[in-house]
Amino acid sequence: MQHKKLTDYPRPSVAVDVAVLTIRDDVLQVLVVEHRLGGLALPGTFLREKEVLAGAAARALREKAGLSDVAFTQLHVFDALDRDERGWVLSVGHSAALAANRIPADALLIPIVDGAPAERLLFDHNGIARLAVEALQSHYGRILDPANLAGDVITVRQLRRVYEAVYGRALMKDTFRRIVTPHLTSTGETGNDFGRPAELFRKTAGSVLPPSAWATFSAGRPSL
Amino acid sequence: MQHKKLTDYPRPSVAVDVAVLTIRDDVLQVLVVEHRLGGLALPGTFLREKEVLAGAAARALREKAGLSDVAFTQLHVFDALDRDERGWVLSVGHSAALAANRIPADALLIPIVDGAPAERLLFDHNGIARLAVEALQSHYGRILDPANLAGDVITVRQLRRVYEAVYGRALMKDTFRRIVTPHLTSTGETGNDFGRPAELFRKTAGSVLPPSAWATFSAGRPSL
DNA sequence: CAAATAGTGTCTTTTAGACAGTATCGC
DNA sequence: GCGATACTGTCTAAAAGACACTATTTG
Repeated sequence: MQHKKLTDYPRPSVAVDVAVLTIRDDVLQVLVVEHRLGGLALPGTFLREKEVLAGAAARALREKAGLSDVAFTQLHVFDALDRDERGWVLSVGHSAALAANRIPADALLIPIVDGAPAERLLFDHNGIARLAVEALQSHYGRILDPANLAGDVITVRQLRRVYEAVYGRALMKDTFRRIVTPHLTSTGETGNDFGRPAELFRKTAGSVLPPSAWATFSAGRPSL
Repeated sequence: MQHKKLTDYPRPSVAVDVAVLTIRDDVLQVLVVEHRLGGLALPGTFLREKEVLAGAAARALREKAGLSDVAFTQLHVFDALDRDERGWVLSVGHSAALAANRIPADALLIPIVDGAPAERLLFDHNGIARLAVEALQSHYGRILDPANLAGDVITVRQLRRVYEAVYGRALMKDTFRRIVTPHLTSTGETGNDFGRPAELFRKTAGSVLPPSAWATFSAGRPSL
C-alpha cells in the first residue's frame, strides 16, 4: 500500500471530562473537583492505550470523584489548540446525571444558574457544563425522568420539583400533572411532605413523552 | 512536577468524517465517495499536526469532494476499538447541509430513507449519517431553513418541499403556511411552477421558530 | 373550457393556561 | 378551626387539523 501508515500521522492527546449533574436543595448542580493546577474543574482524565471513551470517563469519576456505575452521554469535542497550555489536547466532554443520594457527601457542587455554572471553572469546562445542562433538558423533555433524579416512588409534586430544577423555571401545576400522569402508576400508598398526603406513584420505565411536552417545559425559551 | 508528561500517554489517531446532506429530486441525500479500501464512505481524513477538527473537515471536503466554504456541526465521536482494522482510530463525525446547486454534478449521492442512508457505507458511517439527519431535523425545527437549502427567493411551496424532504414526511399545507409566513417578507414579485403564480418571499435571516414548530414537523415520531 | 396550484376563510378538536372548588392531612 | 397541600372539574384562548371556497395561471 502506497499510503502512509497510521503511525505516520501525528496524534493528539485525548482527554475526557465529565459534567455530573445532580439536584440539591431543589437546584441543579454540577460536581467539580480541585485541579492540581489550582482551581476548580470537572473530573477528567487522559485516554489510555486502547481505552474506550466511556471507559476513561468511568475511570475519571471513580478516581477523582468516588463514583461508580454511572451512565454517560457524549457531548462534544473541544479542540481549540490553546485550550491546554501543556500541549495539544482534545477534550471529549461528557454528561451524566445522578440522584443526590448517590453523590458522596463531601463532593463539591456548584449551582447551575441560567443554564451555566455559577462559578468559573478551568479550561473550557464551563462550556461543557452548559452543554450538559442543555442535553439533560432535551432528554427530560422526551423521556420521563430518564436519569431517575426523582427516585422510584414519588409524588407528582416531587417529580415536578425535579423538572423545575432541570429547566430552571417554575412549571404549572395543572399542566404538568396532565402531561405526567398517563406515565405513572399508583402504588396505592400515600406519602406526605405537608398538607394533604399525596398519592405515591411509580414511573412507567422509559416513558416517551409527546413532542409537545418539551415545548411546554421550555416555553418562552425558543433557544437551545 | 511529578506527573507524567503529555507525551507519555498513548495517543490515538483521530479521523474526521463529514456527512454532507443535500436535497435532490425532493429527497434528502447524503454525499459519499469511493473509498480506497473499496466501497462507499463519507468523505473524511486524518487530523494533521495541530490542526483543528473543523479545519480537517474542510480539507476533507475540499480534497475528496471538491467542496469549499461549507459550515459544519460536530456530531459525535465514534471510538469502538475495532471500528477500523488498520488500528486505533477515533472518528469525529460531522454534519453539513448544502443546496443542490453547490454540489458538483458528478458527486455520488445516496438517498436517505427513514432517516438513514439507503445503502451500506463503510465503517460506522451509516450511523454518522443518521445522526446528521437527526441534527438537521432538530436544527430546521428551531430555525427557518438555516442551511438555506431552499434558496434565497422562494415560494411557500418550495420551502415546504424542503421541509418535507428534511423530515421525510408530508406536512400540512395550511399549518405549514401559518408557521412560516410570519418569518417571510414578500418581494412583490410572483413566480410559478405551475398553476396560479405564487408570491415570492425572502426569509428573515435566522428566524427563530416557536418550540411548537418542531413538535408539529416531527409529529407522530416522539423519538430522536 | 379543464387541470393545477395559490391563497383565504372557517369550523372542529385538542390542549395549554387559568382558576375555582372540594378533600385531607398537621397543628 | 387554620394553613397548607392534593386532587378534580370547568372555562377560555390558542393552535393544529381538516376542509371548502375563490383566484389565477397554463394548456
